[in-house]
Amino acid sequence: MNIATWNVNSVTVRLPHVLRWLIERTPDVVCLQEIKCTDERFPREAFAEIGYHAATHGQRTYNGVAILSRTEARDVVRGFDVSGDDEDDFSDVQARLIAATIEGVRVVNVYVPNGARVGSEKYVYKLRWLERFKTFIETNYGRDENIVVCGDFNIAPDDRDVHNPAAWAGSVLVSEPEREALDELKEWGFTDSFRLHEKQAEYFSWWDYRSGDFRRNAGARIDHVLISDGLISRSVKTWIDVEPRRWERPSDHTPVIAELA
Amino acid sequence: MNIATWNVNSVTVRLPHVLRWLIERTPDVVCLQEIKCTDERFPREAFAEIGYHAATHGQRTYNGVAILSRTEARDVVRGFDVSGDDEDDFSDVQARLIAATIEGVRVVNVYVPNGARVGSEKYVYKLRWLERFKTFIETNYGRDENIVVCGDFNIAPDDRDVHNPAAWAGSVLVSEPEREALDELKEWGFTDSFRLHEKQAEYFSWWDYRSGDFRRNAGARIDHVLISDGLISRSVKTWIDVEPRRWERPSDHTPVIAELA
DNA sequence: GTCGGGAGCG
DNA sequence: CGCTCCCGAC
Repeated sequence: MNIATWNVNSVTVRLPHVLRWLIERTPDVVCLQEIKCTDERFPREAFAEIGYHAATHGQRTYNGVAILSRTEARDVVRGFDVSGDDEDDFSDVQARLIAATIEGVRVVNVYVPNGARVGSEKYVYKLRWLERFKTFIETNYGRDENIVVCGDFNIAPDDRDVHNPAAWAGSVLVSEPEREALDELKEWGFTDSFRLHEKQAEYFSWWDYRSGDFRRNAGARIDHVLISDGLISRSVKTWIDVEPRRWERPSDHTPVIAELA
Repeated sequence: MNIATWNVNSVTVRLPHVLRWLIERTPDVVCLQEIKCTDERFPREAFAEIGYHAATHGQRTYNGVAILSRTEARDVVRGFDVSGDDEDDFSDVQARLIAATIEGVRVVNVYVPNGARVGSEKYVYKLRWLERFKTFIETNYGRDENIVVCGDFNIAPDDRDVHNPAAWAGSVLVSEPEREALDELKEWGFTDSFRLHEKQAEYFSWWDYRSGDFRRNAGARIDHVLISDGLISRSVKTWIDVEPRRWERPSDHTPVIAELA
């Protein structure tokens, strides 16, 4: 079972890329982020034509997540359960989370807030969101379940995961509080499936559009597939498919694929 | 000598179309309207590579005219001579006129104001602009000169030149004051070179993007090549090349080509 | 319907 | 840099 994650930066604009890639790689599940469209405008027919179901949680202009799957997703959950929240506003104004069960695996697809600059209001929101997400996991799942949490985390786990750690030091994507939040999530019971198989530095899943960052390979590894303990033995490999980033008018992210036996 | 006119609705967006068309038709001169870019941003290198010089009079966002030519244009004039104007503001805030001499022919390229709705402020400006243009011709040229005035006039000369004259009656593009203004220009000493050779109705150079007007051939002939008396005997034919309007992401106008022996 | 531009986001 | 929306123009 192959599960992929891809921040497509508009599913409308990237539709030809996503279709082409699905046909070439035939993953079983693909988690999309930044679809940037409402559920009504999601191009589900195009995906249906090549054999993919779609469960979507979109909004206009910003964010939006979706799960594509060869077999239909069950028990789809969109966003946090707002009823339990008190002051904190994690309602569906920002569509950043969708979860569903596919072939016995609970797939949780997240688009973690970017955080803008360290110390900014958006940064604080990012940390609060990660905290709220940990609570979501704790309250909804058990450690014995087969869970895959994947998506755009906007966090580079350690210094191997950014092109120039010295230049990035302390800034958003690598700051200690963000990395700690990710670590806490892992401590609950998740493993970065990419790092199970690859210890080397300089593997990236995102390159800023600006100043030729892709050409210079000035990227970061911020898209992850985390797997629960029960899936570790099934993890064959997790790899980053750089190809789509080379295509015409690409997303700034490229897919990450986790292969589970 | 072939002289063409084409409202391209953004030379930036239409560049591939214009290049393709120049290579296919090899006109000697092309007058472009609505280039919608400043002179600095005009893609002159792309035209130079296929053997065309460019004289431009652009502005950002709106309007903008240019003359492409195989041999270099001489005595380029941009806009009306403002110094002579009193109250009337026909300064270069709206780039609608460029003139130059090519191979002994004075080529005057105009983008006449659209006029919005009859009676509107923009309609009044259109009529004033046409009046000012007649003065420009009178004061700058002699009837013995070889002059070609071409461009987007936003005027359909008579009822043969609109798809549904009854529906259009009295509205902008066909209203009597506009047609009269065009007639007065002709009376100074110009002939509609298209009508020298073709008397039939339903030849159009523009079709609104909306409501499938092109598919229904619901267009108008508002792009013209007017020639001075001395050129009448050299006029072989003037024809409308509908092809580019069929291409992907076309301009709403298509080129008109005047062939001069 | 198809543009360019500006704002907001990343 | 690129994507979305809103705006005005035509």
